[in-house]
Amino acid sequence: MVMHMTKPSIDRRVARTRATLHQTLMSLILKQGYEAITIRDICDAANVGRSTFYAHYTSKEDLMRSGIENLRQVLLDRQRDALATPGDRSHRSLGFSLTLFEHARDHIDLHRGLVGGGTVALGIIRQILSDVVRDEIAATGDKKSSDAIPRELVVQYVVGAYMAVLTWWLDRGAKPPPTEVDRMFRRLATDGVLPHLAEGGSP
Amino acid sequence: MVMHMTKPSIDRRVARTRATLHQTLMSLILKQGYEAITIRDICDAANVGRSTFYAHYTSKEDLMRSGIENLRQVLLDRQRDALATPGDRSHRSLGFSLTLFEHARDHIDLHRGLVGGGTVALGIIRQILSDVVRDEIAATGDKKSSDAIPRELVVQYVVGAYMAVLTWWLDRGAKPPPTEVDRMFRRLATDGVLPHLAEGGSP
DNA sequence: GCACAATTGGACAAGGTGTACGTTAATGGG
DNA sequence: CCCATTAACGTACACCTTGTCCAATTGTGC
Repeated sequence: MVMHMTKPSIDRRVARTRATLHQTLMSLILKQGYEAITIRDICDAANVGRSTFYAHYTSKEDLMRSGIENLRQVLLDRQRDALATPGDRSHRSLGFSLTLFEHARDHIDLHRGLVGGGTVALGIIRQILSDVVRDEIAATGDKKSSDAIPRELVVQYVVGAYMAVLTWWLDRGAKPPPTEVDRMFRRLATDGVLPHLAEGGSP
Repeated sequence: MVMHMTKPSIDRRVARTRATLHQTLMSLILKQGYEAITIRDICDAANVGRSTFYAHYTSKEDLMRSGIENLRQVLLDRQRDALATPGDRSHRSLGFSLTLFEHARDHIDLHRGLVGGGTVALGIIRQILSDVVRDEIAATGDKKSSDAIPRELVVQYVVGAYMAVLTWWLDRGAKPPPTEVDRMFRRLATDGVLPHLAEGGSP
């Protein structure tokens, strides 16, 4: 109801400060790694008073968290749009995959910073992805786990595998186009890994 | 059985100190989480002088690293034994899975500490697991990736998925027996996740 | 233009880090 | 059993980061 809460004409200074801090954090992560960064480093590199930092965030983790929360909205919106569109992508299982790869391609530096963003970032991203996948599973089919595999285990399995593929892709400069790496991930997830391990097929 | 190579009469004091530090680190991880631990905390809890700590390790990460390297040997030995035995486990794809689940069951606190051991521990474990899986893939079959999926991507996919399942299992107290969670992981990996998403099978 | 909010820079205490060194105590070879 | 060796101790030190406070300055929005 009260839409005026988040944006009742935000002071340009705070917007500028926060944006600068986010950008600086990401670039510093790429330069020296997340753990090695101090709040001093961020403020120095961003030309922002240290007092100002504490006026906006309580810690390095808080800054990182805030940056990721922005991302969450973007992803949820994109997924909502994709689900609303009766196109080919909506009713495809693992539909989140291509959407995410495309978003990563459009913001490579951001995503590279995120996957290198230490325990905090990876934990939050895992959380966000888990929510997305859980929703998608619930929407795609209401069949309960056929045998005895808990649904949450399937979610964690998919998320873990996906984040590994995403990291692999980003670490190699995101060379293959999103459509291709998406196809590879989907194949591994749906057909299983056996065809890519041994010729034998099913023993 | 007494490997005289690596231990040409190690002073009992250093053995005791190092073991105590490792144990203390693990217990502290379970209590307050890896990131929140200071070297002071470790020394106080272990009743070890802070100077002594620096006589053995250079940092918290160094201590963690050293503990994991011990684990690497244990795992490699176990895998070597498993491969040498012509039993049912050796020529099964993803054969590392059950071995690891069993080892985790036998050292639950250790493994819980490791998966909660921050970026350092997770990175090293991922490295170790990648090596194991890579070797296993190379040994299981020498078929090159059928279509266009790089072998290293398959490795990362499997490792990411496995670590997610292992974490899920440990976080729930490792209730299901290793054989069962191993069966679930193998099913997801070989049959794919589709049977557990929707009834439709292949669209 | 003016009131107000944001930013700044400095100062401060508290606490962690690494290193150095003299002292104490345990170890293991002779 | 004794003693040289070596580890462990603890204290002290300089350095850095953190988080908080405040007065002064600068930029915004109305």
